[in-house]
Amino acid sequence: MNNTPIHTDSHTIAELFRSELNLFSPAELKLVNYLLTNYPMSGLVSITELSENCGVSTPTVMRTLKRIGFASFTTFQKELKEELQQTLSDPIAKHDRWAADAPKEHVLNRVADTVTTNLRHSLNQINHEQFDAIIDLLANQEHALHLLGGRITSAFARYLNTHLNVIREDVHLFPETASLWPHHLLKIKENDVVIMFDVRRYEQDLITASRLLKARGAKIILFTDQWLSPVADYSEHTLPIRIEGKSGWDSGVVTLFFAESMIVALEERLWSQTSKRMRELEDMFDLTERFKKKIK
Amino acid sequence: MNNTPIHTDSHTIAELFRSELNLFSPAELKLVNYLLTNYPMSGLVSITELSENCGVSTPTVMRTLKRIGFASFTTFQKELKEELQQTLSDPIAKHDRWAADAPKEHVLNRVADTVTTNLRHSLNQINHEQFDAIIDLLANQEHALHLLGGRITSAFARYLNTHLNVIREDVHLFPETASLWPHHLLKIKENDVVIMFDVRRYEQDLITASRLLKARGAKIILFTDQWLSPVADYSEHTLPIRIEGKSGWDSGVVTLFFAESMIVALEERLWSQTSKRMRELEDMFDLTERFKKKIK
DNA sequence: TTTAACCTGTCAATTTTTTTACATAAGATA
DNA sequence: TATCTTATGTAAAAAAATTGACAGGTTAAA
Repeated sequence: MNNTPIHTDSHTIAELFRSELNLFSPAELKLVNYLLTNYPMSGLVSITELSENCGVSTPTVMRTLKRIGFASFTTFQKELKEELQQTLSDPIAKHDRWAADAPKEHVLNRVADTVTTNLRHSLNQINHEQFDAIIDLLANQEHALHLLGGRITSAFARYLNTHLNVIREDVHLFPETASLWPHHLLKIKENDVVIMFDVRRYEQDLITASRLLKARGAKIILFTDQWLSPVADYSEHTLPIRIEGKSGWDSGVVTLFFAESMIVALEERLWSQTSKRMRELEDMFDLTERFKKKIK
Repeated sequence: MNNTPIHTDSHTIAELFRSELNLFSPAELKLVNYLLTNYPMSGLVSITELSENCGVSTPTVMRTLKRIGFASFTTFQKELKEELQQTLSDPIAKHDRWAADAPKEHVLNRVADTVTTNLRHSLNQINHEQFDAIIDLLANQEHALHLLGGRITSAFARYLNTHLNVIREDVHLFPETASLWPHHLLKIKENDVVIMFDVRRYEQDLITASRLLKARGAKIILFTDQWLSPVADYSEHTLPIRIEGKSGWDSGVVTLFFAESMIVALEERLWSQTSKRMRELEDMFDLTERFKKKIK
């Protein structure tokens, strides 16, 4: 069926074995056959177990692997794992390119790749029940809601603030400058909820604030990265979001994704109330003529 | 064909960890978090390597696994391998949903769907050569760069401002309130570049500002939605971004995606200069001790 | 402040795995 | 047949991994 190999070298370890089948002696063939039929899991056990599984001695396994180019059993297994890693993180469903007219290496394609990978990882890491519990907290309007972010993440706090203010009452954004935070802290009562953003590098002011918040009995919902901000020690709920870009930069897109998911979830939960607030807001805007009139 | 679930309790090991997150102490959380982030490959190395990878001791790994019900590290690894075996023999089911442990209708899965659809559409609509031309404009530091957004999108202007200020000089954010914009307009010279955000509902203030900007000879780069803001009439480059959420809400995630792609592209273009600025910034932060020291 | 409980790491004992050295057997060649 | 080569296993040494005992440190409670 497949008559032309695309690459002569550098393919899977399985192919390497298959292409050199005539190299092996009978006992070695027994091993290779076993490896190939239960590929790749068969190679992930100890050399002892592997040799038992296919009825040869451990030195035979060693010799076979050396013959085909691996320095030791250990290096063989390591390469096998890397290959498996590849397979797992590069599922077939993945789109070849996102921006079809741009080359694969174009920045738009690279960033799209990174972002979707981050999204996938983050969603695998975050428990949806925990997410729902957060929405429960936010939906309870007996307690005020406050938003706080760091140097980079304060933009997200703002974004969330704008939307949450439409959805429910009693939503407050911390002031821009940290020196004003103490004043704001005074307003916070026990069981108030604070949504906080802190990604690396973790900021001293935020850590201090979180300690004070905890002391006042506020509940912190923390957006952080996979390495967990120290604020996590004081938070009620922690969302560890994968923010890593390949070449050093950190991406905020997935963070915004979760913020937005919260907005959607909360809006659905409080819809009857929200729709009323939205209508009022529309009326307000009409009066101030801040927005362009609809064309139709 | 197969209508009965094979195991009713067939939780993956990942789910087991996620469901018992409150059980763990800080060091144990570090481990669990690492395991989940690089799941499942992270668990396929020796206990020694695993402990080194996430910065805890081997006994901590043991205790964590025992606490959650595994008799030993060895049994944990064996079960993990069996699970992986399963996954490998059933590869398609994997990316049906984004958050694998949540039902398809869960808000996280719906928003993830919407966002990726929007991303795909937007990337098909936007010419990558135009994107590159925008980067050319931004890379030219003879002219100042200004940022301006609306009620909701000002958060993006802010985010972009924070990052662009690290990358190049002469980057300025418009003030918060529209009444102060005239003052800021005075500072803008011919051929200065203005990045502007305007999505529906289009704001009167922004339209006015864009007319004035054009009159002063400034070049506008416009982030807008698929229905195009009236500002597009005055802009040099327009990025029509698909922002539509299924049930009425508008998503900002893809907008941020393009903003971030700009940051990455520009950073790469100006890297020698940027890296210098970043180092200086780091030194500055060290002096002010604003950030938590690296734990090392 | 003291005490107790708990967290977490170091270190060492024990077990397992990996690797090497060597021996035996089978078959080929002279 | 004698000898050499190749194939393969046994067993022991070396390396590494797993596990348990213990102790310093930290936090919470009295």
